[in-house]
Amino acid sequence: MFFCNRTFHSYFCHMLTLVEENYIKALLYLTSKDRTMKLQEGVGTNDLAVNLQVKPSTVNEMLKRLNEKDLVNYEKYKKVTLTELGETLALKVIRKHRLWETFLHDKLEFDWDEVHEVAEQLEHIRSEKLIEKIDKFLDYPKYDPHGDPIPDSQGVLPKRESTRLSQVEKNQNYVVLAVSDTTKEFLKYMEDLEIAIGTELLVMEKIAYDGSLKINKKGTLLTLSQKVADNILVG
Amino acid sequence: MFFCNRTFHSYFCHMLTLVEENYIKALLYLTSKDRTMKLQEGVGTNDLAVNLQVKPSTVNEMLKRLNEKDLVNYEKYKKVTLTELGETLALKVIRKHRLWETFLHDKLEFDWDEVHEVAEQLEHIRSEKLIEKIDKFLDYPKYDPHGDPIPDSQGVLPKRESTRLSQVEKNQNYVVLAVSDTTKEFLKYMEDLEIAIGTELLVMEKIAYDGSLKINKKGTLLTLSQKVADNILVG
DNA sequence: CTATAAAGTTAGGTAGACCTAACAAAATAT
DNA sequence: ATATTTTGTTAGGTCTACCTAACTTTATAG
Ligand SMILES: [Mn+2]
Ligand SMILES: [Mn+2]
Ligand SMILES: [Mn+2]
Ligand SMILES: [Mn+2]
Repeated sequence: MFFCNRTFHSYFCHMLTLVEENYIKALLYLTSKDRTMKLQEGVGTNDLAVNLQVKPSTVNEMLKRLNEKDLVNYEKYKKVTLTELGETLALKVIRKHRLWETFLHDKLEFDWDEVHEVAEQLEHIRSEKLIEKIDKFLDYPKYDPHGDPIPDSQGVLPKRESTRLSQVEKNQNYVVLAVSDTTKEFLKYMEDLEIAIGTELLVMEKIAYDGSLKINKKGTLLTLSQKVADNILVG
Repeated sequence: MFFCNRTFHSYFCHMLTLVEENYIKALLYLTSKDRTMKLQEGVGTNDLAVNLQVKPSTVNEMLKRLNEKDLVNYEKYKKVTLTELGETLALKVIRKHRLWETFLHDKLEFDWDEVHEVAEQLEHIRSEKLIEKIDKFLDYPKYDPHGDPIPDSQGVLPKRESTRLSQVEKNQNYVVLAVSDTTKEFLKYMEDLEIAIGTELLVMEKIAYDGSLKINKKGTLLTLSQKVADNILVG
C-alpha cells in the first residue's frame, strides 16, 4: 500500500516509523521550549531520553538514523536540531495530534485530561485525506482543547500573544488562553479549581517568598503555587 | 501507560501487538470462510502467508508465539484454529475496523472503496472508550459500508440471511445486502455499474457455459460475470 | 505403493528499537 | 589547571517481525 522507493536516496520518500515521528515531535517540543525560554539552540541526548522515556544510548542510536534521513542536524557531542524537513514533518505530527484531541473533545465528549493519551496513538495514522477531512469536520479549529495552536495544512501556526500567569501584572484582568502541562494530574486539578480555557483571572498579590499568587476568579479568591501559575497561559 | 504484568502467565493480560492482531483477524476471516464454504476446519500456514503477504516461515514462527499466548490451537503440520480467546479478540478488531469504516464513510465523506485502507490502521488504536464513543456517535450501526455485520460490544454479530447473487433463483427480486470483496478494483466497478448496498436486482438468465448472469436492474439490463456475482450478497 | 509435488518447518540472517555496562569527551568546581 | 561530575558514545545483547535456503512431513498422482 505504502509504496516507497528506497533504492535511491532513502530520504527521497518520507516514510517515518511511529518511533521516528515521536523523536522529531519531542525534538520540536524541546527546541521550541529552548527558544521561548531564550536558552541555547538545540537539545541534548539526555534531555531527549528523559522526554521519550528511553535510555541515552537508545537516543544516540536513533539520532544517527535520523541524521542519515536528513531529519536532524547531528554531530557527535553537539546539541541536536531539526532540519527544515524534520521540522516540517514534526509539525504535521503536531497538527494531527491536536486535531485528534479536538475531535475527541468536541465530538466524542472526551474530557480534556483524556484526549492526549489517545491522540498519541491517532497522530500516527497515515492518511492526508483523513486529517484534512477531520479538520473540515471540526470546521478548521485554530486551538486544541488545551489552547495549543493547531498548525494549518501548510504547517503554519496561528500567532497569538500570551504570558505565563506567573509573569503577569497585578490588578489586571486576563483570560486563560492555554495550559502548558498536559498531564492528567494538572488538568484534573484545573477542573477542581474550575479554571478552564476562557476563564477570567486577576492577580491580586504575588508572594515574593515562594512565587505563589493570590487570584480573584470572578469574585472567588484562590491561591496558586508558582508551579501551577507557570503552566497557565493568559492574554 | 499500558500496564501489563508479564511476570505471571504472559496471557494474563491481552496486549497484542499490531501484527498479532492482524494474524488473528486473518485467521478469523479465513476460518469463517472455510465454515461458510463447508470446507475443513482450520487454516494452513501457506494460506495465512498469502493472506498476510508474508512468507510461510514467518507465519510458522508467529503461530508458535500465538500458541504460547493461547490465541490459537497449533500443532505441528496440522491446520490452525483460533482459541475462544483468540476469536474474542479477533472480533474486537473486526468491530473496530467496521466501525471506523462506517465513521469514515458516513461522517467524513469517504467513498466505500477508500475506507478499508485507513481502517486497517485505525483498527489497532487501543482505547475501549474511543470505540464505544464512535459506536454511539454513529448511533450503533449494524452494518458497515460494504454491508458487513458489525459485532456489538459483546462481540455478537447481527444475524441475517444472505445468498451470493451467483446462487440465487431466476426471476425473483433481491436487494443487495453486502459485497464480499473489498478491493478498490471491485468496488469501483460496482460504482460504474451503479450497484450499491440496497440496489434491487433480478436475475433473468444464467449462462451455463461460464456462470455469468443477465440481470435486470430497475429496467436496465446488464451482464455480470460469475466472479462478480459471487461477490454480491443479496437477500 | 512408490514418486513427485505441495505444504510446513528449521536454521540462520537482517533491521528497528530497546537495554546495560564500560568508556570518552565536555563542562564545572575547586 | 586539575579533579570531578555530567553528558554523550560505543560495544554487545535482547526481542519482534521479517527474510532465504535447506529440509521434512503430508498429500496426490500414476
Ligand atoms: Mn496532547
Ligand atoms: Mn506519538
Ligand atoms: Mn475493510
Ligand atoms: Mn490491520
